[in-house]
Amino acid sequence: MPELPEVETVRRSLLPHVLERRISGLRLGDFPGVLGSDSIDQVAARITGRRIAGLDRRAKYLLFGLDDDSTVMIHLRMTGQLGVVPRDNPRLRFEHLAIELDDGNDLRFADQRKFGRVLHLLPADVEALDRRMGPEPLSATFSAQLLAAALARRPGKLKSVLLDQSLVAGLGNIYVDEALYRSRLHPERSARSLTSDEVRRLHRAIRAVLRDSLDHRGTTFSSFQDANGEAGGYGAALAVYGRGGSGACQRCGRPLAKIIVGGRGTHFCPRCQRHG
DNA sequence: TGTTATGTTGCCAT
DNA sequence: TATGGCAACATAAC
Repeated sequence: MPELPEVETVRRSLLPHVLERRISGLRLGDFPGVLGSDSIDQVAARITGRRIAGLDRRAKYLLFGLDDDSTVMIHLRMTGQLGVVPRDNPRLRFEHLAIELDDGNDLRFADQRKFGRVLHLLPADVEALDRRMGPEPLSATFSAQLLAAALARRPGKLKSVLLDQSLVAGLGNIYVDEALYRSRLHPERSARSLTSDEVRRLHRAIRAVLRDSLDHRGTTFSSFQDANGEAGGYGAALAVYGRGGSGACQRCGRPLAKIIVGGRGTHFCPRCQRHG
């Protein structure tokens, strides 16, 4: 579930618990692959004793900046969760890693589906990550002109293109569907076919839906929670996501549809979001 | 009870 | 080089 608003919500809820804390140790659960190809000993040797000097988000990545300019990168993928709990709290279900902090608490990473990763990166790795991501959609650099130029370059369907993180960073299945509904654009439109007016509508819709969701601390569809275990409040505000087949369009009252686009479940209003 | 779907990304084949 | 499909995995719902 975690897309930009959810990852940013985790970052904000985590920040007061980890900032200026020193890492005093690491404990691995029963899935060593959470560290990628590194061993627990390798990672522990590199980060034990380091101070957490900052916590940033880039796209859907959380970046813990350490005081030697290296970075602990965490990606939650579909079902990853983070929390800060006292050291002697019992292991969580699906807990794969505990990062021990110098105040007696642990930063715990749990992930039901084992897709999420916790990697220790050097500055060059972080720069490479940054370079392959598109602009942050809520930043000033993400303009309608930039979006228009990016869409014009791509031959695919609008929905698939918007899910590509190298074009715009941070959108996932939920917010692409919501943004397309708000801008009244059909998900299977060719990305190259949009008029400049349509691109402007889409640009505004992307920013509006992300900001609205952030205001509600993200969407909890099934498993998402912030670092304090609290669910996001945006689910009730979703106009189309998860409503195709049963729900009705808020604009025209007709039934919403669900189709598959690029292998992803896609929710939209066939009447308000037309191909033309 | 089996089948299908699930929010993401990277790899593989085309 | 770019793009579409699928695997990675566990669970819930039908």
